[in-house]
Amino acid sequence: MDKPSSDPDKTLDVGTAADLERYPHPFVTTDVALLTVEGRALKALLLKRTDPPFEGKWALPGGFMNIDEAPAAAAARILESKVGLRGVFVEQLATFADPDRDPRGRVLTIAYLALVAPEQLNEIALDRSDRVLAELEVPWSGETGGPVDALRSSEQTVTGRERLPLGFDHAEIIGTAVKRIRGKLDYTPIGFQLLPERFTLRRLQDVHETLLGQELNKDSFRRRMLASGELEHTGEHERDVDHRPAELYRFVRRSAL
Amino acid sequence: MDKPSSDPDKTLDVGTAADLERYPHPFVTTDVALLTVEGRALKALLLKRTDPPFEGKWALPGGFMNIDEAPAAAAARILESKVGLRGVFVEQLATFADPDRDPRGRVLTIAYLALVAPEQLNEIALDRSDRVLAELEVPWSGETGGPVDALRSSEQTVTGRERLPLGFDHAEIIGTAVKRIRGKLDYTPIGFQLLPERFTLRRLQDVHETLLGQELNKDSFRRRMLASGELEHTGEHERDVDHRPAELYRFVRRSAL
DNA sequence: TGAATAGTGTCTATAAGACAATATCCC
DNA sequence: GGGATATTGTCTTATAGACACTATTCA
Repeated sequence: MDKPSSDPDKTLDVGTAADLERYPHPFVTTDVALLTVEGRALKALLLKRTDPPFEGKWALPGGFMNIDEAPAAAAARILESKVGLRGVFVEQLATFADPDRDPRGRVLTIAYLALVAPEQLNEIALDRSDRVLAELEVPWSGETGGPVDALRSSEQTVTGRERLPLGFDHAEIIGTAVKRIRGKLDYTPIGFQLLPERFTLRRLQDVHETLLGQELNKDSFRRRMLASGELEHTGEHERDVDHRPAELYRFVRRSAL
Repeated sequence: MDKPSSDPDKTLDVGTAADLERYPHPFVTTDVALLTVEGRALKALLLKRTDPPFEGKWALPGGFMNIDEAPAAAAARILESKVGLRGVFVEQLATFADPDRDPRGRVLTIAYLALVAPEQLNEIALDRSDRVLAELEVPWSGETGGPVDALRSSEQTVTGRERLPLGFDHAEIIGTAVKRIRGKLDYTPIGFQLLPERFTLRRLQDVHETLLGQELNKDSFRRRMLASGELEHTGEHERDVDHRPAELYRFVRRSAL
């Protein structure tokens, strides 16, 4: 018998590495949905594909996972080699493994969610033609879920903006990332991953509102944040604003849940 | 060049199926954390392994994903062939891919969370020596996370119960499942997946309390559930209880979030 | 001084917790 | 009737939303 039986009840009867090799098995990549919030826009970093498949389309930074590499390490490696970022927040999002998602064959991807403050992103080159910080258009509210659209950010927001075609199932992956971050926002101080070390309450609220896609009550947002024990006064204030400067806060680790 | 370069920047330069085959790639399995709540105990279905690796230890129902099969379909297939269950709630949990998690080689698993009412589980044979509905002991509170212990359920809960040794990283997978379901419980009517079609409010609260590992205020739980619009009166009441019988309710799909 | 936003204080509305009173079953 | 739990109603407390008022900066 050259090939193993496909009897479902037998699929675990594999005790040795030699047994394993008889099974055809998928290829595994890692894709990173790197999100940021800039002004009032939710954005994702996209790279232009220079090779098949989906040549010329836009895609998340990604690549094949090495055979001796943990997937989180692969995500960090890809983020550093393709984007030039390290030390940012990264967590596993979901695995996308539709049999037809890659025309080359069976390639599944372990998708990761990464968050970064726009200030940190400005340190990497964004003026290259093969790299774009795309604005996301989320066509659903709350945590409904579904694919999102990527638009080229532009100064003249009046006219219709260019829609960037996405390769693979990356529109769905980014949509899952948005859904995930919306869900975490309710019970986790995840917003500070999108901010510099010191920030104003107004900016924190902007981040929350942009991520959630809805306005929040200013008074209760302030009270809730200050009462959470997650924020720490710095005593410093913002500068060069044409109004009363707001105090800068810093996130602190909570002692207990 | 027989093997492809492992230069990270080159890992996406694979345009054809032939290119792909040059890369060593992991094997992919699916494991299903099938949870239920019985009485005041959170339980998971475990199977005794009859072959290496981890022969004799206990593990989640799982198996290799077929090359042309979506992972959710693999999870459903495994649930039916190994446990005899179909039509239960199943959702993707996370992918566990530590390079050393399987002594046979690089085998990653796409783990799924499945929920079922204990009544439905009673229809399958649980008196087999290679199958057990293990009680879970969660050594952390809230959504801290971490591995959990599996104990053999027994009538005499007074004495120390037998701890079931788990193979692979399945203690961690089950822990992730518990963490996930605790998180969902706050904003999703997930509890009804662990109940028969009709149930009393007391039983619903028991499910919530068992999953969360903490007691809940009865009054506000009732009010919250009834105000959520997720419950529907049936007009019927429970029978054969030695106290005033409670009304039976039914879950309804919410019209909007 | 005026525009703009920060920050404080207070009132009201809503939700959560506590608890008393009554209802309904089995024994 | 007694025991047990369901169900309803009311009171108290905590939190969220609304809004008025003061504070501080720059132009």
